[in-house]
Amino acid sequence: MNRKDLLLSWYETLYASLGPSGWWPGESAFEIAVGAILTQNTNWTNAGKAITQLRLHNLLQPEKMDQLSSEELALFIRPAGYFRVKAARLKNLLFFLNAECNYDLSILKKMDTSRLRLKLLEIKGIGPETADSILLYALDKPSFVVDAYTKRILNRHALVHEDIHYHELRDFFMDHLPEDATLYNEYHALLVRAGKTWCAKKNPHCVKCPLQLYL
DNA sequence: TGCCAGGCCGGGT
DNA sequence: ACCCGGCATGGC
Repeated sequence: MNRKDLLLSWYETLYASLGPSGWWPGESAFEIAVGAILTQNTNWTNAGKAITQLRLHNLLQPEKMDQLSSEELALFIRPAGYFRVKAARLKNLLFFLNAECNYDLSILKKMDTSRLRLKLLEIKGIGPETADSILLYALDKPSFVVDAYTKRILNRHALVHEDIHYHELRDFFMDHLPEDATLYNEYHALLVRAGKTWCAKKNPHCVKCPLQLYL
């Protein structure tokens, strides 16, 4: 089987096994971008607690949040961990949003995807995964998100080398899948859920994994 | 109890 | 270019 067909059949298999993920539904683009930073190297339960605190204090609007100092903001997001660095990263994002679109994220949706991606990567604290998460989940743009689970699953199935770089793995998906934000959205979510279910670090054999080996 | 979670940055080699 | 320590909370 070629890579195109394999990636599509994997998608079908994961979807049949796990069902729809429904990631980040019914939320504002800004809230999703904030979540993308808060969940860096952090489980979503903790990031979600920080989001709840922000919502309780009406801070999930960029104009409001930007009125706080980094130190003040940090107090609201403690459950997310790394709260001081993440507060600084949120302020960096807000500085960008103010300068780029006057806090109006709908303007970002009209921008060219690859050009916007480069601008996001210039923000200190936003690396490739966070940038792609914002593009895909907040702005509905077809930018595939790669993460630790993605790499681990493909490596354990002998599809890629263990030390493959982020952009190589991203290209691997984007070169072999149709350019479709809805597909990328669900595919990444399924890979993360599959990783939690069958491909934990301490579970090297993936015994019950429904994906087939590609040798 | 120690290990891990949907990373990223900065400094050293 | 690669490697490593730092950043921090909460759940199991």
